[in-house]
Amino acid sequence: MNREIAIIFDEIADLLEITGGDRFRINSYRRVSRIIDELPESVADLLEKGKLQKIPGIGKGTIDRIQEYLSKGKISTHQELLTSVPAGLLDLLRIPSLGPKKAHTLHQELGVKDIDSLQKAIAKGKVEKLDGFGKKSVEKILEGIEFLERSAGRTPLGIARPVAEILAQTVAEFAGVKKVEIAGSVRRGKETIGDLDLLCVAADGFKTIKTFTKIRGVTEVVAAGKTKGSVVVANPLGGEIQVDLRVVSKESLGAALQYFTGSKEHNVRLRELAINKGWKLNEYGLFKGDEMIAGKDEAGIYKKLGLKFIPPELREDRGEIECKGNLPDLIGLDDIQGDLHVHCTASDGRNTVEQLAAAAQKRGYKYIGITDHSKSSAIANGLSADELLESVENIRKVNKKLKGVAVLAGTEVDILADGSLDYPDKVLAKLDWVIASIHSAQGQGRDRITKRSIAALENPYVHALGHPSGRLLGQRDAMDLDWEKVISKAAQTNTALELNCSWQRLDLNDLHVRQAMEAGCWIVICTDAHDIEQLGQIDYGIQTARRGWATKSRVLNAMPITKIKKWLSAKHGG
DNA sequence: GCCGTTTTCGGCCCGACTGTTTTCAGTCG
Repeated sequence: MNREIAIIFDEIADLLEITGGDRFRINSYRRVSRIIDELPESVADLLEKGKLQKIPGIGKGTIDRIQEYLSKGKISTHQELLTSVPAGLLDLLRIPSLGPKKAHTLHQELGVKDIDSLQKAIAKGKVEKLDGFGKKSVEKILEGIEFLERSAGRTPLGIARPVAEILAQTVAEFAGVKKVEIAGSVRRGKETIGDLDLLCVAADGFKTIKTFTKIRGVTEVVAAGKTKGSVVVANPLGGEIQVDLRVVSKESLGAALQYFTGSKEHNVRLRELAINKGWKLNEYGLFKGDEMIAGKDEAGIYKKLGLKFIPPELREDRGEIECKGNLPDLIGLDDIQGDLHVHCTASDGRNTVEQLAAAAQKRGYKYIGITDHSKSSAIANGLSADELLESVENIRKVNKKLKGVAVLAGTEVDILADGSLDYPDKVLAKLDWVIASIHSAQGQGRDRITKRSIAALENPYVHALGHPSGRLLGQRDAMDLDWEKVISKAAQTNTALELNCSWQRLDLNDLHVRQAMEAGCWIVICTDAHDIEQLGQIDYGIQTARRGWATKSRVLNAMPITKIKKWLSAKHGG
């Protein structure tokens, strides 16, 4: 429901832009849309509890509109706007180079009502004759439509970050380039990425940008000036991705990095703080009149504005500024002591227990949990109870031979469609570590899905709920869970919620991690690795955890082995 | 539309690049 309302508010903003509405009113609708989209609970519940009214950015007008939606299923402001602007015109805004003003002109002058009719008008040569349009802009629009068709939308972090790293390396090798930084949503560790933002220090901006537009893989040059260039490159997943490069001076690197890391919303808040002090913040620095008072490094800017350094993962305008430096002590990669969700050759993994243990040790881990699939996951070569016990025996044998790293014998047991587990309790009781996950009947309604998850949490032998939402980014939606119930049950039963680090999953997501933290839940950050390479995906999960304000003290696998063992046996009263 | 130790009105972030403008509007981030 929240998503539907968020979309309507965003559409109202789009429609107001097209009809030339007040830009501050438009911003206000956009802000409300984002706030609603990120709420952990349904707006209806929050409204009833009187919590919605207290959120900054939500005013009386918004409350009225939400109440209207809840009672009538629609919002009159939205409906009225749609009588003057056809809904198809909103699609035009997705075309790069085409914004609300041009969309409005196309609609007014030529009766364009969607992308299809726009293409027809262009073919007839009508568009380039319009005031404010010309040959070039029509060309750009056509390229934009093509780009829209070719690009695969947002790119998962697991694809975007490696691409950004390769490009950063390429730019670093340009003549005259001193330093390169990856900024934007990759630096913030967002689960999907719109475009890549790179930034470099170089003496000759024009030359650097020129070289940038000629690197391998560029399919289109969007813009190329003396400090800024934008190109489109092929995306290894199919589709394409836009890459922006900005050239800055050494003195402004901190300000530029801060600015280009975003998020936009976070930056707006920072600039407001600067204005309140009578200063100005831009990508070149923090200025008191003409005097630059910070900007060489990021920390200096935050300090001058009266804040502690805010880690990039928190820069989303989700309360990180209001809390005035009272930020959580975020979990970091170095805090992780072991990976507790790993598959070996016994089910569908590609490495043996020995190989996995050695790889874990090489990463500096003190333990690793082998968690193969249970028999219902036939496609993943799930183990029967007997096969599991055989595998456990092998793990115990390997464990005895190892020094400095412990291997826990575990399972990733299926939560079946009726809520029961795929192994009986007496089998689970023989294991060190039990993750329970849903792999089937994910389309069940909210009530049944929630009950299944809760039944697993209530089982005394289950230590963690695996990839709780079941989503696969860009492929499969999250299951329809009542998160409030699941999270409070996890807290109550002292069962951990997994943050699965596979970049296709990142499940829990950042918002659910935050909700889990607020409820006092444990989380466990694991890769679900099927080979030793994938152990490296832990980094994506760490960033997601940080985005969810996760602290070391609530992350199970940040504990040393002795404490973990105590925690595990306490779970079922042992 | 939202907000307020500049509080119920009058503000609301900042700059680069492009094309069609002959001084700037539109788009984008």
